[in-house]
Amino acid sequence: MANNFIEQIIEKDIETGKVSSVQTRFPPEPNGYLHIGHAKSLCINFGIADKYNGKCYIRYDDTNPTKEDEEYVKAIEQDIQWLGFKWDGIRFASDYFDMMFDCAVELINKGLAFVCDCNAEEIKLNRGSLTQPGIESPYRNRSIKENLDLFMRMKNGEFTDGEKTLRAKIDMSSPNINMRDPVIYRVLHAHHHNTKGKWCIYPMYDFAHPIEDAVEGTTHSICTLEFEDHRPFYDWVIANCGHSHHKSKPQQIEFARLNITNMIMSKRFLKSLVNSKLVMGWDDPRLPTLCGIRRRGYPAEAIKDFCNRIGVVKSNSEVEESYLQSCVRDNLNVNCDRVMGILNPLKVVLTNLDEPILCQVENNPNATEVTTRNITLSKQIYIERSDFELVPPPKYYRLKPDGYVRLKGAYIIHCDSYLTDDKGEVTQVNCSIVPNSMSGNDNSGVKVKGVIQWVDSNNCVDLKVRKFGKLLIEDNQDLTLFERFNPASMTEVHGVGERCLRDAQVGDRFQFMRTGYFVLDQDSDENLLVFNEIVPLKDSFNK
RNA sequence: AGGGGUGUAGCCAAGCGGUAAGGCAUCAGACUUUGACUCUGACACUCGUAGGUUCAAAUCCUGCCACCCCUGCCA
Repeated sequence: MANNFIEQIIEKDIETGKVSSVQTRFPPEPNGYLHIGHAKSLCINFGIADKYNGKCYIRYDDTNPTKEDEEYVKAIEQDIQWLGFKWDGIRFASDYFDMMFDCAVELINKGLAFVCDCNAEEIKLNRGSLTQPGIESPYRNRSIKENLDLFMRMKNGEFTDGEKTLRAKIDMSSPNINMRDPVIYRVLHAHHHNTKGKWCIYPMYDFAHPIEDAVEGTTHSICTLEFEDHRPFYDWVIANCGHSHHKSKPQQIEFARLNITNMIMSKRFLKSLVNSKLVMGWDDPRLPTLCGIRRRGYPAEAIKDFCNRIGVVKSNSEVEESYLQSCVRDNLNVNCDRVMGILNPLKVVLTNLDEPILCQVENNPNATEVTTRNITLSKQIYIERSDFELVPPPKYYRLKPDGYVRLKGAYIIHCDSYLTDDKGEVTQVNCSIVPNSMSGNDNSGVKVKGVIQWVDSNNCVDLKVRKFGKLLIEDNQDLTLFERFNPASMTEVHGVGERCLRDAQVGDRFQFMRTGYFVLDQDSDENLLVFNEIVPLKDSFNK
């Protein structure tokens, strides 16, 4: 059963025998890091290959050497691997440069391409406008022989960058500007990450892409909406050259790219943040890059779940961030062990507890197999500062003067007194344990509504916890994205956690009970564990 | 009269001539030793809009409106 309009097209193509097997490709330009928008494309392309027993290649669209780099090639593969997609092969557009050159020669020989001496400005001028047709290049009617000679000399490095181009000869009065004799090859004396110094002319995307698809056997070439206007030229290239190399007659299908509120996918913007050191790198947990999201602690499975749940359509939309977070929580809820962590500690002294005792708590009540661990409770513990209020709001179930609360997995305690500093800030709460109220063995007769987390001060580890807010400041809409960067988008607090956290590995995720989900960051060392907040728990009280 | 797309709830989205799925968010309530999770209920008499065709229209036709994309030797 088809899940979306692309799958409907594919199923029809299979049914009618238009294709016998399905092949897709994921075609990034290696000029930056992948972000969550790419995850959607990855899910569509690899998802289709998987569903219809077809193939999916990674293909780097590396036709512009001035922007591309090996660094990105490696990073892209890592990210795809992290998401768990298995590719059937890796290709580079640059692997086909020889063949593309032949295709261009073929077009010249058919009278369908010509070498143009116009510079960029002249081409732009003669292209016409949205409402006015363009003017034909004065070089449009050169002889095939002259074109062949000139193109060869372009290849041989006889011209400087921009001096000449090869253009398709189509229709300067087409209402579709992409058909107004588009440039298909340009002179570019640049080092290429793959072909090194071999070429000084490079094909344009619009010319290269359909050839790549056809020679690889791609049946369905899936891209984003802004390429809809390019489709006629895509079809033109496939119809007019390279037939002896074609393995398929691919069709281009466009879908709407992913937008998420408060997430900026713009490569230029991300690059500027990284280069300016305003963020920690491409993998900063605030960024929508896949490596950033990974460091933030979002599970790969949750990302894929999200992509599958938002659907694939042709209408532009913006998904609320809460949808993504909901997918992340769904995953973490069943997969994360619970642990107690205190982000803003308040000292509590249990006046009637002299010897430490052992408490047993569940690691994850929602796991398929529930396991437990032992933790100690001794005279001095920490609780969350917000779990004690001198003047509690209505329906406050937590600790208050002369009030009761249960320590998770341990005793009910009663607040007997508290100490404050000169500013009236509470510095210590003195409590007594209610006898016979131990968790699971309570015959004290005391009923409490509130249960709070706690950490034994004699058996804990120090934590540095990062929380993340909006990357951009909301007002000042007239400023550039870069200028709107919110320096408060990352905040740090120092807290304490259960000692077992000492055994965690970088990337391990936990639920800090009643607080949120957290992941151990690579910046941790023996003395200090650094955690990133993945997503907070929902809170129907403090909302 | 430039061309190409798209309009279904606060957000995403099914629907393909037979009388508006589902999810997120929100709001109630139940359960709860996480104010989490889970569960239950509420949430579009109407599909951008105005006409038309039809026994029957979100689905077909026509006009209008709104939004997005296109004038790189970027992808």
